[in-house]
Amino acid sequence: MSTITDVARVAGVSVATVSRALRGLDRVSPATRRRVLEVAEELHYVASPTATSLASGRTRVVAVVAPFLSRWYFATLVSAIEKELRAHDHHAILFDLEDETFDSRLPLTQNMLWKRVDGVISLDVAMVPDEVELVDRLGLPLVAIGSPVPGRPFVGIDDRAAMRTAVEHLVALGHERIGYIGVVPQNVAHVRAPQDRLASFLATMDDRGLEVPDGWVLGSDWTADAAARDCADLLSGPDRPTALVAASDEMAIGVRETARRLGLDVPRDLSVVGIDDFMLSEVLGLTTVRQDVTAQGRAAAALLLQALGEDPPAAPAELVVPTELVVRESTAAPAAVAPTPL
Amino acid sequence: MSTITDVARVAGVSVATVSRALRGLDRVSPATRRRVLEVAEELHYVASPTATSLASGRTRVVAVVAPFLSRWYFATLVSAIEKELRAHDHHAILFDLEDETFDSRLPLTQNMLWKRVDGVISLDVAMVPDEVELVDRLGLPLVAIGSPVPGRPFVGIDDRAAMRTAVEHLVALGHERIGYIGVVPQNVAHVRAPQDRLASFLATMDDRGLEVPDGWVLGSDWTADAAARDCADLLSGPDRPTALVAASDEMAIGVRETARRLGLDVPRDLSVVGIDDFMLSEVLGLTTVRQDVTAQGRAAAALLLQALGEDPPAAPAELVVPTELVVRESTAAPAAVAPTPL
DNA sequence: CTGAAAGCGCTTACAG
DNA sequence: CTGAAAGCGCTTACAG
Repeated sequence: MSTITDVARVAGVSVATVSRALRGLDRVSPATRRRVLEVAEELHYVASPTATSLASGRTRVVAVVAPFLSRWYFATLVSAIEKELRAHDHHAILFDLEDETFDSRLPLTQNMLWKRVDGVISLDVAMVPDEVELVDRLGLPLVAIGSPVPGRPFVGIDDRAAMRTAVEHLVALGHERIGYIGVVPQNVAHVRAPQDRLASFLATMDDRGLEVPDGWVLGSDWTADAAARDCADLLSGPDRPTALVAASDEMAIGVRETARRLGLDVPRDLSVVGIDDFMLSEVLGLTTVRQDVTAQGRAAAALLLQALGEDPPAAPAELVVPTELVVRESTAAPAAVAPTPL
Repeated sequence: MSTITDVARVAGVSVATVSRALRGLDRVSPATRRRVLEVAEELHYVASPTATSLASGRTRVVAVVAPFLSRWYFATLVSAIEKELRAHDHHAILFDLEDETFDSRLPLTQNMLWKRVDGVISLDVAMVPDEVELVDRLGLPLVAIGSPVPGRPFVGIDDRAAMRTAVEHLVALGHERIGYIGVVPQNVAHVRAPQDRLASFLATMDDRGLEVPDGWVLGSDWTADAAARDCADLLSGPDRPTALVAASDEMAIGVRETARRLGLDVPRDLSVVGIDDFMLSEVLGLTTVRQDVTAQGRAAAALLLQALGEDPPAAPAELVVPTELVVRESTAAPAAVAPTPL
């Protein structure tokens, strides 16, 4: 493969001129620019990104860090980010911080970032002070999705509002006996949504003057499998809720399945609502509060690109993407209020 | 941040010595190595990857290319690959080749690869000759997952065997009226599994002397949503199969849902089987032929690392990961053979 | 065992 | 508008 020196030689100019011509800088005569372009084409010249990076100090790659990578929400974000970056001649390098255990994650290190990336996009990772300081020390712009980092651009949804929408949908249908699934252990401090959604559930119930009995607020690791198990006791007992709100659609799917196995009809005997509008929610007829994950990924990438650009904005943007209730077949009035709605 | 020159200065040695000491090369006295390590630690020195790359010619990053990124299979692969690479001090850069339309993808270009990566892992992308030649010309090792590239290391499952297992499971249960969903348009030549699975379905049915009526082999774009729609006509007609095999679990889930909506009991009125053991297959009780996607990703990364290592293997490895029938609740003997199995 | 020097392939003031 | 030269921060023979 040819280098800038080859191009300079056959075009009969200096490497400096080739560099300028190829990058579209001014102060190159149209004629020599044309010539250089021609020769570069001929030789299939592509600048070495590593040499360019060393000389310019910019890598044109951004770190995408996430606590999990294989889950729908994260994979969707990554896909959107990668496309937006590539459209602007940047690239995404991945850091999956997932640990063996659900309740911890790997730390962000200098090794991952230093001279390797121009910026970082964090996907719902609640950064600890040391990590924020590291990113600062390295002078890297950071944009956060999902879990905000104080003082940095943020893209996400209003988790509290989303949860409130879900609960109020049930209340409007006439439900008063409502349970919750998606509580996460205290030490899972590295993602924020679980905390906000739970807090909002409790607050909304309280606002409505609705009691939440002991044992109706269930823990889960946010997978469908676990949720299916975690709600089994509550749903098989005699004193069960008429509706269960899940902090995510994947959990809602697990709940719905367990209900069916126990012989409960959804929604007649149990209403189920989630948050996300997960890939399978539509086909499964799940009522949910939709968030547009692709839009969030794209917006975050655009913000980072902007921070990397000519005139970065002074104040950090805060983009709260709206959510929307999507009513499908997993919710209905409770049987007591409207007997046998089917 | 400090450079190798800083470390050399305060350690009182040359940069060459620092370089050797830090990389663990021999021909450095234990004493000076210790000293260099100390100073490097003190100064929080981390070598600039871009400078190292330019000097050494190796980037320690590998390109991961995929026709989609947000789907379960691909996201799971990416996660496994990234972890394996990072454990060996390498990194993954992503290329999502997804196009606007389902039936095409973006091409792999020199821009993506040249001097940017040391090798490439392709996730089920059936490469065209131009792309293979490009990778060759750039001297990059390539390992393929899912769709083999002739002469290159390959990791995947035996798609034909997997499909045969699914079909024979149904036949063993007594099914004779079996349909198929997952045919893809002719021009979708960039992924291989659809072709192999269809061919194997047809071949197995033929082996068993079973007819496949016109209209019982259905097209779909391999999403659950589409599959749910695509099978609706067949399942609502009077002359319908007793079992449907889906080329993927996601489609199987769509089929199962449509069947239920039409008032058909699964498995009593319709057996459904898929391939994958998708994230939600267990909780949904779907019978499937399981493949271990994480193992495939990890193995592919290991093979690439090996190709990048000291003594790369002469012959390209071919790793066919076994698949396994997992019988759950979506399949049973057809009603005619064993009436009302529930 | 250690250092001086060339080289990796670009970009970027600085002259002209 | 164009070129010569320094510099980005490492690695790698080559001497010693």
